[in-house]
Amino acid sequence: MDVQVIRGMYGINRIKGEDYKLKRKREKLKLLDHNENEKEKKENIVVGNKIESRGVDEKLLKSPPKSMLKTPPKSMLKTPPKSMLKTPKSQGQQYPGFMGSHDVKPRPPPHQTPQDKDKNIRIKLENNDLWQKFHTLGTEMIITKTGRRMFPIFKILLEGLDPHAKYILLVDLVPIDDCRYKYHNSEWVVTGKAEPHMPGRLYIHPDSPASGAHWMKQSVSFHKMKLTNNNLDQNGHIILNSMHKYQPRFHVVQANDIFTMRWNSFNTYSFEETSFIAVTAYQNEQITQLKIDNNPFAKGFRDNGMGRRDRLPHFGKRMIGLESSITSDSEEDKEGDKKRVRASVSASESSSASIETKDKPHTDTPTSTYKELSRPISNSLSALNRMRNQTSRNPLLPPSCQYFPQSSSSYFPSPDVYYQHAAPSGTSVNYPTSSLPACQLSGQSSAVSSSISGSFGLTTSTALAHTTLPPSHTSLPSCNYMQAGQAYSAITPNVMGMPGHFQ
Amino acid sequence: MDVQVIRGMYGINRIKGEDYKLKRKREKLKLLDHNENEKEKKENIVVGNKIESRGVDEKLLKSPPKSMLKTPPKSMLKTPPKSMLKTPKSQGQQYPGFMGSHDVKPRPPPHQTPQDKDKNIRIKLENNDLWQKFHTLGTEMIITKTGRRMFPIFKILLEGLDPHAKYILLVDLVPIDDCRYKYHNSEWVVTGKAEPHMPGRLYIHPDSPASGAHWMKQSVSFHKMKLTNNNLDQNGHIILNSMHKYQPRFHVVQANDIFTMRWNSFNTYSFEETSFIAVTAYQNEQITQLKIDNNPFAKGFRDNGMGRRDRLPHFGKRMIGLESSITSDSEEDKEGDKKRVRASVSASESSSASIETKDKPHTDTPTSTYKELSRPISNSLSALNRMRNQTSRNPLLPPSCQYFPQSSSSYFPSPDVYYQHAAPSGTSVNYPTSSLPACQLSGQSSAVSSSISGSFGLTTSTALAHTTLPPSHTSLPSCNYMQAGQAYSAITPNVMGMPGHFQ
DNA sequence: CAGATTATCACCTACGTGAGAAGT
DNA sequence: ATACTTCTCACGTAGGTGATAATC
Repeated sequence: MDVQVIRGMYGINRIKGEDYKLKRKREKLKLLDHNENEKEKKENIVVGNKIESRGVDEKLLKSPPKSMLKTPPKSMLKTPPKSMLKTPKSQGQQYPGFMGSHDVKPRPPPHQTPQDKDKNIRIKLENNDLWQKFHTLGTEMIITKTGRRMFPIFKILLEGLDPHAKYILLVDLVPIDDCRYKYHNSEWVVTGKAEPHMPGRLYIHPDSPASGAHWMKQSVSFHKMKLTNNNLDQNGHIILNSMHKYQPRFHVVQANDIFTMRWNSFNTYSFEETSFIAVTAYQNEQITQLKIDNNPFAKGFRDNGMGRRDRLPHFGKRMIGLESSITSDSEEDKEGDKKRVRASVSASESSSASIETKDKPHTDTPTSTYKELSRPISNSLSALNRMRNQTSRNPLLPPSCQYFPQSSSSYFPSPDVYYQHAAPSGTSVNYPTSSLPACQLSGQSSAVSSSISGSFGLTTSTALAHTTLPPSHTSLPSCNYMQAGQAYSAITPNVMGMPGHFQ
Repeated sequence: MDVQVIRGMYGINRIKGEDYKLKRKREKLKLLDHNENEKEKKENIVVGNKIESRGVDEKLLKSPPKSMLKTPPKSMLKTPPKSMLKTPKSQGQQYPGFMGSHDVKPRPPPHQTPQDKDKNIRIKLENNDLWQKFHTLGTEMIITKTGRRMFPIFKILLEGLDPHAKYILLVDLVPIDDCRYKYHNSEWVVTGKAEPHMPGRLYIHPDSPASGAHWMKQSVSFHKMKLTNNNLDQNGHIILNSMHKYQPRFHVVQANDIFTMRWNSFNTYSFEETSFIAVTAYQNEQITQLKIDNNPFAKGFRDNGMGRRDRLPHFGKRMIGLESSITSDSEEDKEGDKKRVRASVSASESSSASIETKDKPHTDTPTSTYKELSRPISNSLSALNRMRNQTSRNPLLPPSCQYFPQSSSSYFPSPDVYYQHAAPSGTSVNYPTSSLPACQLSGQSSAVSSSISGSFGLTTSTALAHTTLPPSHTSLPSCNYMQAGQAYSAITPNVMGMPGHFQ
């Protein structure tokens, strides 16, 4: 029946503009009041290798995938947020006592294993409520040849670092399974075995290395990271395959610079709600709408309430000559169409600042603009092995890929450490590095130098506050602490960022 | 007679818009063909403590000040550039063999003194031809409460660094004399003694510390530095007094980080043509026009040839209620006024890249856009004493200030080192630090950490090429090598950039 | 044909710039 | 009235965003 209504999204070329727009508009009305429920926040806190998930309904996290994706979008979007919240909390700050408070006593992590690299580190996904919204629908991330940023932005709150020690913070993306997907009849289905994963580049936060005090001062934002589908990318962006699922991982390494960084001292974490499918065009319209509603750069696509006529139609200029007049003549259409809103746009929010790079907005939903600079570090590194992930990790995407268990041995040649909070680093966990492509460092564009933040030896006011936490539930991790063990091998410079490669 | 035509510039409030515009337009026609003479470049190269000035007419540098500022602008602008050029050179690159060439043998600097901190360092002001144009007219720099960038941009080419050592690069601004000026009858005249100079902040290049290879890879741009007249500035901008003259100084310090930076190992240079008067509004219209013609951000004020009507008049919204309708109604004025030029704007130039911060254009005249990131470093440092400058240093601004010699003792408590290429660092050069305000570190906005560029140990292709140079002329220095001696005292952190000071 | 990718566009954010009006 | 200083604005640059049409 409605199987034919929108066959994937590629009906675009046939189901033309207006129909599609109306459809999205209808759905948007439903989405809107959902988006208003912004203030109730879940909190997922990690202490050492422990995972603390607060306010998330356990059942929801474990079971919903298939059913949620199959149910018509509208019916399901109205309920989950409220019901998911066990602890309303209603604190002004997401994580009270986390940033800048002095008076909360440290509490020893409830579960320590000798393998922990740094058991005192506690992290939190800053904007996890927004991530959760996307995750519920099945997050998609656009990848382009020139590189596209992620949205929502990957932002981490850190605690428990040594304020005076220096750390390097990085993110990489690992395949979730070994399947290729397609979006069929409004759901993601497996279509085959995955393409080979390109050498997994690392995105090193531009401030790295910086002191623990620096990293804990405010959340650490990775908004400048870009994803590309260009296997030959020379800009240091992270290379992904379209229609494949990925999981961002966050690494904390205490090191004074890249060369002294020891791969076996990685503290690695991941958040389920940040998993996504890489796409070259959005498939799920609800995802599109969620992006439009929350990404400030996409404001131009929001219906601002009323009276505002839609944005001009435009015509790709690829038509080879005839009728190109439409493009060049369409200028007079824009009369007083500008500056309609202006005032009400970017005010009101000035709470959580984030460590990174002045420049661009990098705001998720309600996030303040703040000031900071960043530096380039596209550079050489290497030979990092990916770790194996268990199947069906993302509870909200169907674990329908059958390829992983059988065929993944060459990609995931080692015992699972995923969902395992501390892998015995000195024991049997072993990641042969020979057959794996070297991991390249991913930095922005053309920089050559690494960036090292001086620690200044300042005792900042951000004094390692620890709040008391509920006992951990290893069964419902939103954040996973992963131990790299010997997964990462020698450091070998690669050609990325060498002089002359970029201009 | 024409004394009254434009009394300074503050006739603006009386000699209203149109008259002023017409006047500027007339002058612009004269200025235009002057601006076309872009390709003939002078070269000022510094080797160790030696200054090499090529292609600059000696007389012109020594004498012109008063007379040039008094002559009507038009008559003088057409001649100087051509006549100043002794060595047309006409090389594609400003400094052949400087960037990225391997085959030029190092030549020992012709004059070495034991006091040299690093006699191998050679620097060059990249865009000195543009600076010279401004300097000829008497450069003005706008300062505002929120901070304003400099234009032209201070850009330095470096040579002779140890590729593997780390260096910190900084800029500060020192008062040229102890006078306050005003612009009267189209010339700058002294009106009194200078205001006290605020604690002289340092602008540390965001890439600092970085390897010598990094700094030599391309020119080092300080375009992000901002000037302010707000004595209470909390953003780390450099604080200046309006209507006072300043001289930028460039410092190279070999150090792994800010704390190991030794103040007595500064290699300090300055270029006469970069001196300027700080103003809150432009006084000399020729300066205004030169800025408009060369600063890409001011393109909106250029006459693009023909047919284009002037930009809309606008009305400051400070009027307290009545008639504010003009502002909000003026939207329909803008019809098809957009995207007139579009294509011809930013193409064509892709020669000299510059080390700094992707983000914004930071192009002077013909400079390529390039890619690089930067990082924030507003931070603490301090207790740096300014060095004394000789009077009447800027040959193109009248040395009419009488205050300097008598009253400057507290500001310039030490023997001159300016115009002196190497001060005897271990000898009698002594800069008492007690009575002087601490020098604060100037960084962009809110950052807390210092930034350290890893050296990577890479031997880059920028292999310290030295070209053969004519013998130095200490009598006509465009660049001055300054030895700090013991001018810089202990490093004491200040409050700038401490957590909580900025949000 | 259907699926997937790409180039181009209008429209944003962010911010640098001098003009002009208003404040001091 | 004069000599500045400050605020707001139109108009640039640079670049992120999804829509769309064309292409692969």
